[in-house]
Amino acid sequence: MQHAIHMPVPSRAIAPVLPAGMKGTSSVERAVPPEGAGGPDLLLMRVSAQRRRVRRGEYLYRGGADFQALYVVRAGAFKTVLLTEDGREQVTGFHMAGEVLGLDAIGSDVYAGDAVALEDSDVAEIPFAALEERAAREPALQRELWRMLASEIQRERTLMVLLGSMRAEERLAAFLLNLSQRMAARGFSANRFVLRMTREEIGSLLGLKLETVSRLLSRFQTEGLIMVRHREIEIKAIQALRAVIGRVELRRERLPH
Amino acid sequence: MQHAIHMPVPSRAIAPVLPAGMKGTSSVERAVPPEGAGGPDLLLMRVSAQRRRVRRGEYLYRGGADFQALYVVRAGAFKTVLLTEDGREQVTGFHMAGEVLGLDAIGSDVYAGDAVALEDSDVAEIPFAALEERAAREPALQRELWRMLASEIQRERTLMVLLGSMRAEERLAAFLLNLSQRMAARGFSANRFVLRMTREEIGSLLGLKLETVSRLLSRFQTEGLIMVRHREIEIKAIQALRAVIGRVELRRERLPH
DNA sequence: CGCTTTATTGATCCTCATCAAGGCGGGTGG
DNA sequence: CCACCCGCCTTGATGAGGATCAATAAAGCG
Repeated sequence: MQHAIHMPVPSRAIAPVLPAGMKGTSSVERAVPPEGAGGPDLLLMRVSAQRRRVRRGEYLYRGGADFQALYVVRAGAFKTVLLTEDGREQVTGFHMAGEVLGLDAIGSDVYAGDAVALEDSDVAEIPFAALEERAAREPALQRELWRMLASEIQRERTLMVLLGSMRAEERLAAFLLNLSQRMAARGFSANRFVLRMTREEIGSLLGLKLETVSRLLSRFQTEGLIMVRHREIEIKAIQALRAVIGRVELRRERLPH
Repeated sequence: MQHAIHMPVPSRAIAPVLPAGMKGTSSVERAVPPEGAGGPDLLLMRVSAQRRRVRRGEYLYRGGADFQALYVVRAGAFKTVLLTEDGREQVTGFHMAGEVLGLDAIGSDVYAGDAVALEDSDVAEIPFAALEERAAREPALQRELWRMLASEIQRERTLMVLLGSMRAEERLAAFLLNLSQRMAARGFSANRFVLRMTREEIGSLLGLKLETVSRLLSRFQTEGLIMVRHREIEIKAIQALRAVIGRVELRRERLPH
């Protein structure tokens, strides 16, 4: 195969559009991941990347639009949303500073869904044509791209199992732990962080209603697992939180028996 | 990117293993898709393919095993199962005659989960190394491979939305309609077919318990949507079955108060 | 044929959705 | 600057949709 994703045909630009009922705010003063924090950005950034600002509520890209670029979130946060024919919509992920967006176009020539900024954000736009060209000459970049693709698919599968086999409290615990782990991977605190999304958006990701999310957060707090005030979360007892779930990670290797 | 999936390193063969409590049977007399029926097999088959028989309950491949080959189901049926750390297991799909197996290794060098024969089956094994080599010279094959990959990802996403936003009756209706459509695409009847899997396996795919699946099938029958006798299904009112999906949203506008 | 697996159906329980009523906070306009 | 408004969150009450438990029936398999 020549390319892992698709040969992008440069055509129309994707204009950010404000969805009805949402207004952008002004200041962008989000924390930026510390230097040297892990992540794919280092390799990716070596390809010419253009900076782009997306304000709260604006689309970074829309489902069905030509796949032209990957994006590294430099500051802020996004959600990706899948749209169905019958008007159903489902959040498929949240993407924080340091993470990559656009991989949902894998295997297609268009983005699978919308990417919407949860707050005023800042991304590096990496034209895929250039990336692909460069990757052809640099095995390390090639491998990195491939690794990212794999983990995106892995992420979706984990979500599938979560939705298919976990109870509400397990889902939320898994969500919090996942967020914590990702924050840590980006150099932020694993124990204290701010939710960038609403309860409803969390619910959409987890297949729950917003009231259920709210109630469970309250319950986790009274049980001493977390502290929650509005969108600020502090994890107080990570082991207990883990114990809420019967682990969710997908098994990579199997025991011979 | 050089290959869309991974450079397979020919190493250990994947031995079929009988899971505890299941025993293989003998006869293979499944229907074979009629000549000329749609499907990727035609292109794929041009690569040297070896025939392999897998008996009911046996593994075609196991999760974590080296990705070495794709498989086209020639006769019979399979389920693919994802396994988690804590022993949770979830069916991720059913695969009938004419369909391709092994694509779950996308983005990785190992299969994501187990592929288990639901009945005595027959597959064409297509070593990926050879396939990849040939695809490099044949753009048509290249495109076909890519298309298959894309639809596999699409399939998983659809399942995600189903699990995240549909109610039990909608899930089952969607499942039956999907099966019907796939049977038709393979040249079988869209209205009458045989379920190759248990109620429990259907439930696992849909995030439901087996009793719920059974009850809903019974209800669909009394409502005249289908006829069901054991594993034989006849769809009696496909439009009504389609209408089951999304019934909830309509209900919303019903009661002004 | 006997045994095991699978399916149906009923009764009951419980999780989570739904409906409803404030409360908090941030942003905005007077 | 204050009052108001609107989006977001919390919390309660209620009930429905599925899960669970249980008993039986029917098939499939050896």
